[in-house]
Amino acid sequence: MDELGKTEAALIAARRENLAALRSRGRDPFAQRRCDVDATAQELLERYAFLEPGQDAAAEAWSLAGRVLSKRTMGKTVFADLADRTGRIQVYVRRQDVGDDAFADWHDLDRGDFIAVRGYMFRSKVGELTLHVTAFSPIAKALRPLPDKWHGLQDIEKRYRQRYVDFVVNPDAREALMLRSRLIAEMRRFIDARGFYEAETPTLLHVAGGAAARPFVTHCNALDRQLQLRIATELNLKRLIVAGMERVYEIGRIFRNEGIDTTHNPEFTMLELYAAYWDVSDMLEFNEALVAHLVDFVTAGATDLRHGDTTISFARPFARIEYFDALARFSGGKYTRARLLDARQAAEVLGELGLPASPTHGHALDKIFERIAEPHLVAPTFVTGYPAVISPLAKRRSKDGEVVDRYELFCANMEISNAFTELNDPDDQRARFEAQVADRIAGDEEIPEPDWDFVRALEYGMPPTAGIGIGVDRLMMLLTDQRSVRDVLLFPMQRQHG
RNA sequence: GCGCCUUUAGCUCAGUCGGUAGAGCAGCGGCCUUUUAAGCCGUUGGUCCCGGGUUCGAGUCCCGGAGGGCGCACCA
Repeated sequence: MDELGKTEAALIAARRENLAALRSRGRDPFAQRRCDVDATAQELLERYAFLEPGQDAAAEAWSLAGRVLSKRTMGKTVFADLADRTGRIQVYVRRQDVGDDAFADWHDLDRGDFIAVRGYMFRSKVGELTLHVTAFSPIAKALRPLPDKWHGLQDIEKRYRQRYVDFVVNPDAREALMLRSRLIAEMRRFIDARGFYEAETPTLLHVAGGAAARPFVTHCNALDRQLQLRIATELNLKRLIVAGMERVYEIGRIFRNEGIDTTHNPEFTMLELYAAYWDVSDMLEFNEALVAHLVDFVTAGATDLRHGDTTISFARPFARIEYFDALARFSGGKYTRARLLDARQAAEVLGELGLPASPTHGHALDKIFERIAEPHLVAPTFVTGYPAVISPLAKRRSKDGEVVDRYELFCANMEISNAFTELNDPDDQRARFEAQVADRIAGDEEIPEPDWDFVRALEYGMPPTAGIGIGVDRLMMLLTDQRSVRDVLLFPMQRQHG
């Protein structure tokens, strides 16, 4: 239990007195087990929208339950706002309707308490649809006071640390996360409808591979071995392609031991999806259809999405541009493919841009692209044809071995997805892992140890396959118009107090 | 990791030049049968983030620390 200030202690004591008063009259809120609910706030507001001020629908009684968000007592009547998962509805209680004893119970109800009510709908003189209460019972007590009813909870730190309070008083915050839930369900429906199997692969691994990132490390007592938390689901999902599942995906939690900021949380959600017999072009079509569908879903049929104070169009087709064309265009022709594909010249370019030296050629290319091209990629844009040196798991183009069949989708200056035709030649894969070992030794700590068993799996034969990874949290930021990844996460990572 | 900003009542915020810590809401008491951000009257409530220092005197100035926000760096 935390230490309480005197003011807060007094507020809690007052609520405990109210609890005791209710109990003394046989109205113990915590003795309640369940209650019948046959309507939600939203349903009633929609159903009775036709009522005129002063008019009622006394013939139809409804039961609902929720939390008291405010209480306005006026002598022998009380107005209160009741909130459930769908929204807020006003309720009205008269002493002459519920009787003296029950009316007295309202005195002991505090803002934040849960109640079950029964009554009928009417529209008040000032025009608000209201439930006229004929019976009610307290069903849970809030012992701690809720924040200011008008300003809500503004303290950003407290909002993330105490989401249970934030969501009660800041409905917008709760709704963004509830929308996220609906969007992920919709995403699953879209994928499932195309014949994919959802897989749940391990998060604890001996070697976390499939991406370039520092892993979290933990220890398994039973095995007395160090384990790592996964940084991608890629290698296991491709094992399932080898195994013959043909269409698999996972919407899973990924852990990367890296910085925390407005677009990075140490644990985040990634959709990875693999389809045998597709190539990167098939995947691009799928990707575009999926994103367009989700935009359609949130906007109820529109193609434009509000993003901060601008609008982004997701009308198909999205823009497409080749990786090296983008770099050339956004650098005014200065940074050509020939120059960037040469490791020494790429290092010089880093210097020209005032960026720190990179440990590897691939790292340098990433930094250059980030600086030169990303700031221009606001509208959804597929950047296609990535250099092989930064794509260790992708298949080379048949007519151009320095480039792989890969694209990334950018939007609002963020990378949203990454897809490629998967490398299925075990000998090529082994060679690329060996090259990565060299990069790792050269000082690129994000390069994982090679997963040699994955090469062994490929030796059993993997059909031609396309794969994609989508950063679900960033996609949710776009779809729910949030500036910070924390606002699309229920419980974002926070440093511990003390 | 570096820089800037920030932390005052349960909540939202003031606090001047260094001179006894304020308001609104919430709470408590009273009046009120269609109110609505907050009705009216009265009233309780403080580890000024923590620890040092300067000073007759620190919420205020200085140093150190903690949490948070933003930017940079890092990070697909």
